[in-house]
Amino acid sequence: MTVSTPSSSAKVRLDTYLARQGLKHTRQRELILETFMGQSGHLTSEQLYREVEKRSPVIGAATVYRALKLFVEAGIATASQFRDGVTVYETRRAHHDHMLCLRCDKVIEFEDDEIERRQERIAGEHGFELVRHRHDLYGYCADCR
Amino acid sequence: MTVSTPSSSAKVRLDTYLARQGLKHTRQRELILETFMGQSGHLTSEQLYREVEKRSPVIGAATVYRALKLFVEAGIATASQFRDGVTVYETRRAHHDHMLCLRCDKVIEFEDDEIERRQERIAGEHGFELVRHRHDLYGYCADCR
DNA sequence: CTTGGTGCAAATCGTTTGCACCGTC
DNA sequence: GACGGTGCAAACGATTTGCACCAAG
Repeated sequence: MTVSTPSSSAKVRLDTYLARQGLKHTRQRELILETFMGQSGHLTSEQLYREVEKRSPVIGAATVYRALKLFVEAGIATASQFRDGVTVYETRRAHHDHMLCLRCDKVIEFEDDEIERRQERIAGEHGFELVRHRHDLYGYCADCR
Repeated sequence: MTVSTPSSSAKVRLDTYLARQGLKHTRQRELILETFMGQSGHLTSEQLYREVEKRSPVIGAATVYRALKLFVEAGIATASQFRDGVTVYETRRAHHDHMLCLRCDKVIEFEDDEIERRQERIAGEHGFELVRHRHDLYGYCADCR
């Protein structure tokens, strides 16, 4: 899915996706997207809902949940589940992986080209077409160990 | 936590852990552990519950959930959340990572020493003490692409 | 004016918890 | 005996869904 047009902004990308799929552009989706892009870093569905609520109290939680799923389909966001049943979303702009402190829940981001490359290679060796991945390291951060 | 005694079997390891923590050895825990070790590969809490139920219908789901958490603490099992709110457990014997097919949900295991090594190094560079990790590749398997 | 979107509340679903009773240590 | 474990059912919390109404194409 999702043909990536590197230079297109999230908004354009969403519009394109909506148009292609015969879906509709709505105020809610635009507002939710704006709010989402505004919040840097990782974001829980519910955190985003609270932010959106501030700007427009009429928007319901279900709409935010639905929008977030849509963003993932449109390739604007990625979803991952860190802890028990909480889905964390983040913008797809720069890919990075995470180190999570088991004690203070701090999140440190990292990226490593060599790992990325090896992933591709391993996938290829198994005839697997790699779409996305998650790579989380759990342990204790410098402050907590 | 959990001092690893490589040669000890899961049962011994559990007993040791229970003894150290002043917890009790019960029939249920033993049966659940046996069933768990019997099932190779990945296992949902609920799948395990169903298996256990076959052998001993009186055991409740809560007991299985509680046992599984205990196994993780004891270092016998590892937990990860693949899809929405479903926790998947697996025996800790051999570490490996996963490729998950987005279409047929197939799980292919892989391991790569170089990636393991780089992880350690990256963690170290950030003063992070690595305890465990998860590395999942999502995409389409050879049969589904 | 047709079809998808929204808001609300009710429904799900996996998992957790409170409690009375039972089994280890 | 004392204290942890178990089973059951009720409680939970994040997410989903049914439905009547609204709005974009």
